[in-house]
Amino acid sequence: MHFIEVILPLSLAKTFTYRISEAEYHFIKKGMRVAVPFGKSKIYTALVLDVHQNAPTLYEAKEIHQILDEKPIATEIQIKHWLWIADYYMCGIGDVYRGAFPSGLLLESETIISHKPDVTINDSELSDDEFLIFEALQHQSSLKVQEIASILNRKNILPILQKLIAKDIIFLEEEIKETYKPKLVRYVRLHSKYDSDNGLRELLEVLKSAKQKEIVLVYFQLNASEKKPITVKKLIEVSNVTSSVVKTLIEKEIFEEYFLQQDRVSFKGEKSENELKLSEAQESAFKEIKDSFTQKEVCLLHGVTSSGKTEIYIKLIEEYLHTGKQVLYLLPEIALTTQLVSRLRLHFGDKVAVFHSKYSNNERVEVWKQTLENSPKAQIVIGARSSLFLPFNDLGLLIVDEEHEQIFKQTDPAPRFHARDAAIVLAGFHKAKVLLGSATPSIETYFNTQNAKYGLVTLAERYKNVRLPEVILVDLKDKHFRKRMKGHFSDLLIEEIAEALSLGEQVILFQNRRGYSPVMECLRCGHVPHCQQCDVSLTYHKHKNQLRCHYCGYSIAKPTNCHNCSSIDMTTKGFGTEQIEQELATLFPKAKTARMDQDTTRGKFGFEKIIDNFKNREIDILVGTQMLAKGLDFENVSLVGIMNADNMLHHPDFRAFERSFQMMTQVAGRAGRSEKQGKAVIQTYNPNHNTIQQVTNHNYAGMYKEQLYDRQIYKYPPYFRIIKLTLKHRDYDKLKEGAMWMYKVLSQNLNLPVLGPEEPAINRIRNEYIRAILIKIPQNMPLGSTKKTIQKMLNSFETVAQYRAIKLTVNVDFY
DNA sequence: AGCACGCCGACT
DNA sequence: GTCGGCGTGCTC
Repeated sequence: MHFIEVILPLSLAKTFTYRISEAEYHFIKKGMRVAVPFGKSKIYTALVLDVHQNAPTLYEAKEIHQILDEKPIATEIQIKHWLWIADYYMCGIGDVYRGAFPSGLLLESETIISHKPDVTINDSELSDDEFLIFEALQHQSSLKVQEIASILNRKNILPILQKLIAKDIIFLEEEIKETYKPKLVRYVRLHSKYDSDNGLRELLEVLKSAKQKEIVLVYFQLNASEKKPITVKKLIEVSNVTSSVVKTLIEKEIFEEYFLQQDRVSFKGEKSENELKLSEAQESAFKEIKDSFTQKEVCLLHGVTSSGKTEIYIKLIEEYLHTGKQVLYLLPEIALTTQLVSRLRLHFGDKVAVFHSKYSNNERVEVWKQTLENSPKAQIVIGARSSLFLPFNDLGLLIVDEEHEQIFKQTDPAPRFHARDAAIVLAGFHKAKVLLGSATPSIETYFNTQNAKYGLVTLAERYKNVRLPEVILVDLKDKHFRKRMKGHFSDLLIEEIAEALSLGEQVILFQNRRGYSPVMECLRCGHVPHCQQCDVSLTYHKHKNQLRCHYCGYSIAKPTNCHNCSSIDMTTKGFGTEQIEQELATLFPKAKTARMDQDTTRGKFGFEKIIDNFKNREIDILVGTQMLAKGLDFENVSLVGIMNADNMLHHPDFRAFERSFQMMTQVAGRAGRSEKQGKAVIQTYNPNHNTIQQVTNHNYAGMYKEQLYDRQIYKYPPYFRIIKLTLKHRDYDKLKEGAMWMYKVLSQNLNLPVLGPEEPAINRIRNEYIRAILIKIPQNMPLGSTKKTIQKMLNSFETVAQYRAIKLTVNVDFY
């Protein structure tokens, strides 16, 4: 008896055993995909973890449906890495598998409904719904479950199908669809019977039609000049005839058509031969990094904004390419890839592959296969965090750019992994090196350089000796008191903007909130419109004249009078990007302004469009949210305005100060790229706040020291690891009880600080109430056994019938 | 995650 | 009485 151990792309922690034949036993390898039946009817794509001969004792193993690969499609290191992720981040291996594989490689079966041939029925035997299905099948030989559901306009159609099966009218089949389709390009060649020296002459005698003669002549010309296969497309283009002529010739057996597979993602363009020249500072940083790599696996490059970190990355990649190893370049966000990809392709040509979730399924499958085959086309992979799951087989270097970005941590769905940390583990498996880069490193990473775990290389000066921006603080309290405000702009900010505009320079304004205003309020009764499903006030979007919930997307038209007291005296409180943009229109009517936030960057190229327009100086003032803080390079920006620094500082989160520092420093860093020193105006009610002072003085070390002290006192990372449990349920009291039960069990069994169960600031989203429990684990305590205990407690929570319905998620290293 | 089974409320 | 809701358990 022969068996395989597989994982399924479902949120299940277990592996499953299937039976295979002896021949299959010799063929199947770890890392291949097999289609297996699971449950009553479904067929899933499983991944083979092991091939063995140990029959399960408690159940009869099912047979597999079919083998999907000729050779492994996932590597052993990759699977090892997945197992580490599942273990460390406390999720099922199925979650990792599902998150890692491009859906184009995960086939799933679909139920197909067909009618039995030659069935005669009389209508009275059928219910209305049954008859509708029967009738639909008269027109179409087969239907999908989805289609029937929409014909009947109801969800639960299976009982009806069952009745029809019982009446012997229909039958069901499971169809597995291969979703990946290679892109085929149509080529033509001369039919073999004319494949001689006299071919052309013979042909021209046979052919009567002028168009046909023409196309044959073009074919011979192309064949002679290009010496490579000729595509139908090219032939049509050059000969200027329609495809029907080609078709006729193929039918006449003069041409033969054939297809070749082509890569969808291919780079066409010139590679620049210019050798990269590093500045002196860059050159020495580069040497220091290489030096550090001889001692340590991980190195942090701490380079101030626009110190030219990318050039150093490129130089480093160059070195690794010579060794033939693969390089992975992780970026926090896809929006950033376009700029970088074109820069890298200038140096490395078609050796650069890109991978992220906005790529189509087929494109992702192709990059997957290229990486697996160690193809030169994927020697350098640039991608967002999901590219960490690609089947690398010989990684030499991993670069994590903008290492401090919180988006590297996936929050939903599982696996809730941190790409930077998972990258370091992956590098360990490959014996590869990791370079982390940031102008504002995360406290944890910097801590690791201070305790000598990671190397540290500092680039303190900006590229081409541009000076860091001058930060000017504006005390909003004082400005309001002295009536120096116009809307949300202080007189000083207005002056600075005016000056920049008059010099033809560009301005960036930062307000970390979208919409017009986050709160609407009735002046008579104080009523504030709230979301029906969430515990938040609705944000007013003036442009669409509606109130919208930023958590669930619920929206209503802007009310003309208060829903509570019918008063028409409604006002807004607080402000967002939309309001800033509107105020700009009155303050600077001649300036061209644009807004960059989630609302304006929807659509595939929304982001790029705005960035391009700004780069081309078609926009004078760009208003935006935190999107602006991501390492974007603008040549002509001399002024950055931070409209209100305070709402960031007052976030109820242990990272609020660290993040505020990072965000303000990064946004300010967009200013002053040319010879001139840029300016950053920060408007705040707390100009003396330590964090604001640290931003003003470009004092990263001060921020680090202060935050580190706080982290130690209040038991936070890097001194303590945090595991956050989130519990959700529609019933407030049930949730409260369940959370309390969980809290008690945990604190009794763990002998660790357990916090909670607290109600988060927003305690209801999409009609579900939320509670959170934090577990703090000292850095020096063994993590494995603690997690095991926690897992046990989670399991016992599941066995309590009254709490089982409460949804519980675990977030390890919660950010 | 699906999907079936089983128990309970709402309408013909 | 039946239909359909959702809570519960299981999948190799």
